[in-house]
Amino acid sequence: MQTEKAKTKPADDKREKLLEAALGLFETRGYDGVAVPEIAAKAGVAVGTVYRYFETKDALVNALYRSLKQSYNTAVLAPIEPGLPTREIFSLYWQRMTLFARENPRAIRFMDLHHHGAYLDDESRALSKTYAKAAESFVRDGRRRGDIRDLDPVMVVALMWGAAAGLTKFSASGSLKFDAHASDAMEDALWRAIAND
Amino acid sequence: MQTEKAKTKPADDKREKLLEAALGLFETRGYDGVAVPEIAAKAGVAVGTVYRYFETKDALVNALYRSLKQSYNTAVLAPIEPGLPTREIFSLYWQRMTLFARENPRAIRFMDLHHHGAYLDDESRALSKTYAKAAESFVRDGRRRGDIRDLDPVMVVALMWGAAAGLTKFSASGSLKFDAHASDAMEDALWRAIAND
DNA sequence: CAGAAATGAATGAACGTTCATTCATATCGG
DNA sequence: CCGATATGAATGAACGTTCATTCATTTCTG
Repeated sequence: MQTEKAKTKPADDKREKLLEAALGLFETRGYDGVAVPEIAAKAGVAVGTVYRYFETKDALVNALYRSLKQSYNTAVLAPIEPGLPTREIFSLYWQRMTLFARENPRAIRFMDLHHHGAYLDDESRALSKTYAKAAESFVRDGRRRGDIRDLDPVMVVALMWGAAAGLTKFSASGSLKFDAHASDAMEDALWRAIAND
Repeated sequence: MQTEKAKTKPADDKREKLLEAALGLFETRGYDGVAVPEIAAKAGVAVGTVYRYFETKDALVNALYRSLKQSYNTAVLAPIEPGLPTREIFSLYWQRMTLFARENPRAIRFMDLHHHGAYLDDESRALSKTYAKAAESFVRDGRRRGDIRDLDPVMVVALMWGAAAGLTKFSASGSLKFDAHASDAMEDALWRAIAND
């Protein structure tokens, strides 16, 4: 039904334009700080059109959250060649995280700001669980092999997400350049933080 | 005029009750997610009373932000005995941060959520600057002495605040116990992340 | 020209803010 | 001491505005 052919099918895809506009607004001001008519204006459509594509404002944020979290999960949790050493698996995960963060800083800020919103539905929340589970199993495996120190997996997730989100936010405020070099320097620091020896 | 004698002077200090109620509400739902009448209700006063103590809703958040950030700065940036080795200065700062975070988790979440709010005035923002300056000078000194690796001070701040805020948030969601042991484990990890050798 | 898509004025609920009114307490005159 | 008077903290109904949402109408499209 959706995205069947690429031939100017849905005119100019207002749904996509609405999600894009919503991201640009929600990312800095949050769900309650943005009015629906403003989203419509930024997307270049009338207010009523918003409700042709989304049942409610809640449905719109959830669709946006799901879309971004889905992309993020797909990018970061892509299959990893079996048998790789822990250090290289770590590097791969971190590279994927920061590549995504540098290409989609607004997505990172939006997710960081809305992770705990009461308007998120069960399906949106489920995507966060998927990510947490994957992260925890990486830490558990690394510990089993003796490569990672005796740390609570949740602490490692807190450290890594905090670092990536922090770099993204400080980069947005201009006090830091979040380039490949910064990413590598942080990878080095983070690995020292969690590695044995 | 205020706090002259301890004799039931300001009745039950409604200003304090309003700030306390506002913290409990803003901390999870953010500035735009909370209505003034709701704050009044939680504080046990009438709506109009809010405006006897604060000119606007904006003034209320700013007063709250200033009060919390002030407490935080005072606790963390207290004078440090001169001549202490970098490792011990680091430990002291981290201990102060996590002690404050564990005693005032709502303050941490509130600050983390409102740091970049457009409603914050210059005086509120100035308090963030004070903190950033202190953190940067610690990193610079440590680097000069050769104890800290060649890292952007902003990256160290991102790492440390991210870790403390992350622990606070995951602790609130029940997936982690933010006790003295967790704090010590994280201190160890963070020091490995930034230390030379 | 028929059906789908898009529009934006209209709607009622909820928002931040105001202010006429109340009333417990303080001050005073005798 | 006591009744009269003055005070200002506290109240909550009411105000204008803005919000999310609806829907009668117009504009596209095949």
